[in-house]
Amino acid sequence: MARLLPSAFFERDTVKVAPDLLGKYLVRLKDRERLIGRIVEVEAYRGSDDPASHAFRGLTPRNAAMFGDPGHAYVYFTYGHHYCLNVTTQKAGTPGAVLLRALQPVEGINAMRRFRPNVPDSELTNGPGKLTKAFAIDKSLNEQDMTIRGPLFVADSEKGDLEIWSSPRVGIREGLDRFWRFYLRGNAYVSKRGMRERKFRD
DNA sequence: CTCTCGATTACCT
DNA sequence: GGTAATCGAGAGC
Repeated sequence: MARLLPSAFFERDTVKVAPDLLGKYLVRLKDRERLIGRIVEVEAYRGSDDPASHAFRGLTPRNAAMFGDPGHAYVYFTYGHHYCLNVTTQKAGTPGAVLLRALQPVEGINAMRRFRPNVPDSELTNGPGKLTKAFAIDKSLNEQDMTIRGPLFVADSEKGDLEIWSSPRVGIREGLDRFWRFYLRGNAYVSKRGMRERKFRD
């Protein structure tokens, strides 16, 4: 299998890491099954300069992972229903995380169907709360090191030309002037097409 | 302790 | 298009 992304990949500016994660692979090992999804949509969240970030007002028990080592999982529960998965960025002490908003199923789709019964394949992983359900990710994986071959990690991809677009982040009220959502435009698993989208790079 | 509201989703009209 | 579901983190007193 492809090599892991090292800690140094994540120990950079969150807004740089986020688009670089597009096309990479999220790998989940659970009960002898392997689930793999290609990352097609992400958002960057920083710290005291980012009013939309959980870390904006400093360290709390919930957001502690954002202040920890880079390349670890930050999993939180929201709306009384859903878990969201982030990968942490920046060196310990500097908060940052990239929210994984959508994946393209690559391997283990039967397991994903089992974890998310009665939904069409096109909707298994096209949203942050959907992909955690399809990949059996909950708070027990919070702070998991995703740079080692454990239950949850990120694998590199071959270099390829990706058409990356950006837009304001989804579901927030502040920070809408920042184009910190990044996605592979045209990919069928992107959660929604952004209004005000801009081409980011090829 | 109490209150508000959310980095969402599914289902309704 | 609209909104109920459902819980806990975080803020304020």
